[in-house]
Amino acid sequence: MRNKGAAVRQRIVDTADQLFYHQGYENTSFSDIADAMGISRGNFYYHFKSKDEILNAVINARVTRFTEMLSEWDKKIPGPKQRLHYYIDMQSRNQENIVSHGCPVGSLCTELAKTRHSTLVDANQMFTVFRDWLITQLKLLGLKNKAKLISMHLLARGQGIATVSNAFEDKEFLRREVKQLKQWLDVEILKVSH
Amino acid sequence: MRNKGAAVRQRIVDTADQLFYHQGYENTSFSDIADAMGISRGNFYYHFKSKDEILNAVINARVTRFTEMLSEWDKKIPGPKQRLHYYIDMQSRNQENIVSHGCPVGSLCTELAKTRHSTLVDANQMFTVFRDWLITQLKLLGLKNKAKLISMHLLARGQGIATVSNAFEDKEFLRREVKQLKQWLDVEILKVSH
DNA sequence: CAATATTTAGGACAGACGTCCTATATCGAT
DNA sequence: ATCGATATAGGACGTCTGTCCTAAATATTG
Repeated sequence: MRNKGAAVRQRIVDTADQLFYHQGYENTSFSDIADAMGISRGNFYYHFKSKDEILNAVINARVTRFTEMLSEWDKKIPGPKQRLHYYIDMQSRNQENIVSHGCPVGSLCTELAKTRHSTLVDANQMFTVFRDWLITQLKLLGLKNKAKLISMHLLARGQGIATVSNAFEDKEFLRREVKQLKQWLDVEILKVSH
Repeated sequence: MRNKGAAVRQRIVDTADQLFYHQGYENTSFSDIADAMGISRGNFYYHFKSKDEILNAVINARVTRFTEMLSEWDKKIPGPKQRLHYYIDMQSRNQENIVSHGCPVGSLCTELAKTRHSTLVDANQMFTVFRDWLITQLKLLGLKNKAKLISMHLLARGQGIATVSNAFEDKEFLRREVKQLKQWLDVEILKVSH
């Protein structure tokens, strides 16, 4: 019966993941998760000892998911420049969600910085996954010294786009900024070949 | 006795303002505010009918404060370019707070987008105050058509810097990005004079 | 000083929360 | 079919929340 338990555990994490994104961590109760799943509230503590443990599981699940996603990109997208463009375009592809709920990574870190400062270190690993992958792509393009700086810059630009387009519920702003950011990156890439 | 009541009301708003910034809105209770002020919890409802009303008062207080601050800048700083630099440098001046608690405007909007979607429209007026002021400064520099786009871009860049430097608790990143943003703006300004 | 209006303190209230407990149900293996 | 292990349901618990009420204190006015 181990399979059943693991499957339910996974469903809890998936449901919590989505609810944390849509409503925030503190504002999501066990009842919310239980109702969304159709299981009993009290039964949670068979799978998780505390709400903190669910948060940790959600963060780990996201880190795993992002890592696998980037690994897929490495396979299906031929060059580092195209991969970086595909990364920046992620915001366009998810524009509906971002305009409605912000960036799942950034908004969670922002919340935890206020309410659960001790778990912020775990949460920003979600950022680190993307940053390390960006550094790899940038180094492949010959941006040896600037790779780290540019990777952090790209994270920040993405966060700015998400926060403002979310606050103003402005999809057009998001698309405009995504386009501009890709152009900026192309210029940075061009600089290195001279 | 009207004065006494208004003074206490102001103290409530000021205390709530700071606590909402440090802990978030939902995570700040009446008890938190009361304890910080040394007044009775039940007494709040003489000054405010609900917690939502306090939130509204805090947002309005911030809008007023920002408006007055920008008006001061107009007086004491000679040219629009220097004013824009001073705006961008605001993040450096407040780096301790931003690294610890994020941007007061952006983090509140991010929270309300998840929990109080109806009040987001009020909250993003805090952004609008800065945006309109930025447009004015940019137009003074002759950036007629691009003024609105650049103002939004500056807001987003600021939000990105705040979110990432907060998530990583990284003051150096903040300073680096602030410097870079000022350089970018100078280039944009230069473009127009040719 | 007396009378009135304003302000405060403190607790009551119902509901929601995270946590925990226990009886029951469901499964795999014998 | 029986048994031990695994999983579930449902409710009890203490605490905290926003809200509301009322008696007391304080200030203002006549």
